[in-house]
Amino acid sequence: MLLSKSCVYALRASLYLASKNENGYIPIREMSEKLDISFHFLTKILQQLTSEGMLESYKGPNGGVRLTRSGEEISLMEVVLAIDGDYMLTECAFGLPGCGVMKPCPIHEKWAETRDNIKYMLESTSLTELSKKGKEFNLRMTADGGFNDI
Amino acid sequence: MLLSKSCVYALRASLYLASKNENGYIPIREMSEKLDISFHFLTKILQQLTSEGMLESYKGPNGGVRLTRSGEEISLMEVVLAIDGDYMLTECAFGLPGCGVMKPCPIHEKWAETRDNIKYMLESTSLTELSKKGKEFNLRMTADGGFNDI
DNA sequence: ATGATTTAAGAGTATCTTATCCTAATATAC
DNA sequence: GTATATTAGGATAAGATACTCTTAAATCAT
Ligand code: FES
Ligand code: FES
Repeated sequence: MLLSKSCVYALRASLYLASKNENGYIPIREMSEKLDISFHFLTKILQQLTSEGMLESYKGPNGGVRLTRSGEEISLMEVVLAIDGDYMLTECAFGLPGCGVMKPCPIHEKWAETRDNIKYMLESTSLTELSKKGKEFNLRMTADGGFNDI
Repeated sequence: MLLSKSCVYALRASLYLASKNENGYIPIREMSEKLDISFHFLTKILQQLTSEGMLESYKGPNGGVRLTRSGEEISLMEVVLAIDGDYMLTECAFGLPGCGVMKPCPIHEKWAETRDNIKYMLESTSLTELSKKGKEFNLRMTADGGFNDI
């Protein structure tokens, strides 16, 4: 799989936050229920995003998490880097050490091109862009629910 | 990671076989040593390729495995499908069920494009193409060894 | 102050992937 | 036939990823 499951959960949750253009904090419990993701697991993942500075959190009643910047400024890449790291973008497709530094492997040229393509897609897509599209076409965020159910 | 480790081992081994344009069987032990892959693990992986019909095997002295068709006709995609299945090419990037069948998720459009790109790269690259390039430029197949060491 | 709500943090469990080991089964060479 | 080389296949272990549970800390409402 391209992205880890944790990373996908992080993306869906970030998208959820970006779609709420309120300024308040959103409880993780609410997100976990709407997005159908285990509450405790999601909590851990969002803690990572918080410690990376992408989210800020607040405890107690009316607490929760929110984006530190506008969803317009946050790319999917930022979320992926925070959770999965840059592994996908720097490692050799053959698993050999030092891609781009040492002598390339036979698949390097082709892989570098494909990788750039993936990279560009993640970098050029913002949370707001997906959120807008989701709202407009009522795209689904869960196994069966549409965007406007959340 | 895009491809599983098993799949990467399978690709490297297939490439090794394609680079030997002899008609005889190549022992797995030889491959495992040259490519620096655990013998027993590699054996299991190649058994899968054999049962998929991509390789044929022969037991006993002078036994081993060989490609059933010319390396020219075998694409990287074929190896990937045999080991990792079509998961990467059919599943939703958000992990939701029924990508392409049910209502799309917000990232579907972008992901489908990226996925097509990956697919095209794997389909349009043959074992022989990489093998030729590997020989010509002495590209590396192991952590430190060049193609012409194998 | 007390109790309710919510995130933080860490330990514990399950499941999947990767790797190792051992025993068969098959083929060759002598 | 006996010894040797080699793949086939199952059982098990180690490691990583995914998930669960419990307790602590912060904040608010009364
Ligand atoms: S060295 Fe293998 S992909 Fe770059
Ligand atoms: S439905 Fe999510 S990528 Fe196709």
